[in-house]
Amino acid sequence: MKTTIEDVAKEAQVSITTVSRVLNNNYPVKESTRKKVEKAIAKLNFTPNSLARGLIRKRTYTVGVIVPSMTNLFFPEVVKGIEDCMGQNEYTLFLCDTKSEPEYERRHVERLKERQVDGIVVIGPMSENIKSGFFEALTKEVPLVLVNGYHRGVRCNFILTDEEMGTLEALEYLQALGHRDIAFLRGEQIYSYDVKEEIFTRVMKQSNIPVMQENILVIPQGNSVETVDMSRDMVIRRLEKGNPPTAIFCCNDWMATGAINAAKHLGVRVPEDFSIIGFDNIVISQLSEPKLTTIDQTMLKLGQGAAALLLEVIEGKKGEGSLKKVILETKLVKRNSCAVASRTV
Amino acid sequence: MKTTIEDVAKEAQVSITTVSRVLNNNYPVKESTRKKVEKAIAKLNFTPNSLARGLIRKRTYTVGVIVPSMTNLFFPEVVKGIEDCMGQNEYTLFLCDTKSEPEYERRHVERLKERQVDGIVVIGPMSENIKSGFFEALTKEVPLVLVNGYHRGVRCNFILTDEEMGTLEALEYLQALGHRDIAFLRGEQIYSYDVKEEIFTRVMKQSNIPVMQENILVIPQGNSVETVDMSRDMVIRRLEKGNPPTAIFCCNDWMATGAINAAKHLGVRVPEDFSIIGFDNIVISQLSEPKLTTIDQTMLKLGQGAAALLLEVIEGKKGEGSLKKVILETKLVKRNSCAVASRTV
DNA sequence: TTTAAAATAGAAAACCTTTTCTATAAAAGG
DNA sequence: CCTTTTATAGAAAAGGTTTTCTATTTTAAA
Repeated sequence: MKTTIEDVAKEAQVSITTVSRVLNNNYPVKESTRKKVEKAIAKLNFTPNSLARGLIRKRTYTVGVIVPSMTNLFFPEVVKGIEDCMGQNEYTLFLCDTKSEPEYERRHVERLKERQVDGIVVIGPMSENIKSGFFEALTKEVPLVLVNGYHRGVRCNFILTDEEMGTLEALEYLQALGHRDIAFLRGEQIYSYDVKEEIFTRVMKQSNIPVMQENILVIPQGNSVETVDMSRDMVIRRLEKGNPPTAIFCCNDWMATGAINAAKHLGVRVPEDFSIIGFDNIVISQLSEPKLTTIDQTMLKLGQGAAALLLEVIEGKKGEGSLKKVILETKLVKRNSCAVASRTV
Repeated sequence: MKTTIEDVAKEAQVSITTVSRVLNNNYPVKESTRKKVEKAIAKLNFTPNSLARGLIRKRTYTVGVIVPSMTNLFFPEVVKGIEDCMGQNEYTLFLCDTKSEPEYERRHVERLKERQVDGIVVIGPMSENIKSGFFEALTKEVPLVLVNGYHRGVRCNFILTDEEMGTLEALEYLQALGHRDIAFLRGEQIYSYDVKEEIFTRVMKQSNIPVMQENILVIPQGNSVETVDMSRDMVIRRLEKGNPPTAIFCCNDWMATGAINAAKHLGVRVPEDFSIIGFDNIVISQLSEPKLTTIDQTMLKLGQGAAALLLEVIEGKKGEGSLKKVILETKLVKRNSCAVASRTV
C-alpha cells in the first residue's frame, strides 16, 4: 500500500493539514514541527498523489501535445522546444501521435480533456478539423495553441512561421544569384505548400518570367524516405527534359536532399551547374555534400514560443476575449548548395 | 464550471451511481434509463474526470516514457513504437526528456511517481543511475522497463537489441568481403560502444589480425551534426595517414554518414575503394549516396516490445518475482556502401 | 495582571468518481 | 395469494489531497 499524507501525519504526530502545509509551503509552520514532518516524509519516502491534488486544485500541471508523426524529425524538434519551456515550469507533457488522421486527432483531444490537462498544443493540426470548426469550439473549453495551423481567419490562438516571407526570401536570393529558370518542388495537398506555390507564381509573374507548367513538380504524399526518393526521381526526369532549370526551390529539406541525390546521379554539379534551396533547416540539411542552403524555421523556437503562448493563455484566463497570434521570422541559412546561375536564358 | 457526473444525474433524473454504470458499462441498467442517461450525457457534453477515476481505481492508464533526447532521431522512433502499442490499449504517454542528465532522469521519475503512472519505460537509461542501484530500487515500486540499458546482472525488466551479435554480423560480413584492415569508429564513454569495441578486438584477435591502435577512432561526445562532422574529420585524418584501412565499422549511422562525407571529400570512392558499415538503420542511412549498409535495430520493434513488456508487468502484478528480459535480433541491411576489399595486405 | 492580537495547529468540507451494500419492484415458484 | 428470486436503482463510503474555518497557544499591549 502506498504511503499517504495521513501516514506521514501519524508518524510526525501532527494533523494532515500541517503536513500539507509543509509540503506546499503556503502557510506558516513552526520550525520544530516542520522538521518533524520533514523527517517523517523522508523516513516514509512519501510522494504526494497529484491526482488528488489536481482534483481539488483544478490544475494538473499537465499539457497535451498532439503531433502528426514522431518520425518526421521536424516534429520532435518542436516537441523538444515545448518540453524545454514547460519542463521549467513544472509541467509534464502528454504526447499524442495522430498518424496524420483527423479522426485520431479528435480522439486524442477527447482523452486529454478527460485527463484535465491545463492546456493543449496541436502541432500541424489537420485542416479538416480546422475547417469544421472543431478547434474554434475547443478554444472555448480549454487553453489551446495551434502550431503552424495555416488558415486565415481562424479564431484560435496560434503561432506559425512566416512561410510566405521565407519563400520570398529564398526566391529573391536565387534571383539575386541570376537565376531565372527556377523549378518549384512540392508535395500534394498540404496547405503550406499551397501558400508557397502562390508566392512562387507571384514572384515569377512580377519578374515577367512565364512560369512553365513543367517547372512545377509535385510528388505524392509519403514518409521521409519516400519523399527523398520520389523527389530524386522527379528531379531527374525534369533535368533530362528540355530547358532544364538552373535552380530549384524545394518545399522542405527532404525534397532538397532528393534533389541533391538526383544531381549526383546525373553528374550535375551542385551548386556550380544547379542550385538547390531547401526549407525548414532540419538536421539532415547539414549532412549532405554539399550542405544545404535552406530557410530556417527554428523548430525549437516554434516549440518554445508555443509553450510560452500556452502559458499565457493558461494564466490569463481573464483576458478570455483576446486571441493571441505569433508569427516567427524565418532566416536564410547560406550553406553550399546555391551559386550564381551557370547560364542566363 | 465543468459539468460533472452529478449534473448528468440531475438532468437524467437518476442517481450518479446509475450514470457511472452506463459510463463504465459494468452493471446491468434498464434500456430505457440507459437511453435517458446517454441523452443527458450528449446534451451536457459531459467528459468524465479521469483524475477522480484514477484516484479511486488506483489505475490511471498513463505511462511515463523517459528519453535522453528528442532530437536524436533514434529515440522518437522508439517512442513511436511505444505509443503505437500503448495507444491501442487506451494508455496515454507522459514524455520526459532528460537531456542526458542523470539528475534530470531521477527527477522525472519522481514526477511520474507523483502522477501515479501505471508504469515507466526508460530509454537509454543513464548508466550512473543503473550502477547506483536507483533503477533496481525503483523496480520494487512501480512497473518498469529499461530499453537498451546495457548492464550485466542488473535486476530490472529490460529489452535490448543484441548489439554484440549485430557487431559480429557486421564484422563477419566485412571479412567475408575480404577486408582485413578494418577501422573502428566510436564515441566516448557510452557503454554500448564499449561492448562493440570488445567484440571488435575479439574478432580481430580470432582472425589473427593485430589490431592497430590507430585504427581505433574515438570522437568526443556531441549532438548529431557534431558527430557527423567530427567523424568526417577523424576519418579524413586516418585515411591520410599510412596504411589506410579498406573498411570501417561505425558504431552508429551518424558516424557512418561522416565517414561517407570524408571519403567524398578525399575523392575516395565508396564502396569501390573504401567500405563503410553503420549501425542502427535510422532514416538518414537511406539518404546518402550511396545508401548505407548498416545493422538494423528496428527501433519501432524495440518500442513495441518495451510496451508489450510493460503491459505484462502491469497486468501480472502477481508474478512479482520474475524479471523479464527480451533480446531483439539485429539484421544486416545490405545497401550500397560495402564491396569486396580493394586490396589485401 | 488582564486583554487584545498574532502565531500556530487541527477538524471538516470539498473535489469527482467508483464500488459496496442496501432497498425496492418485478418476476417466478409454491 | 404469499414467499422467494431476480432485476434494477440508490445511498453512502472511499480514494488522497487542499482549503476554509475554528480553536488553541503564545506574545504583545495596556
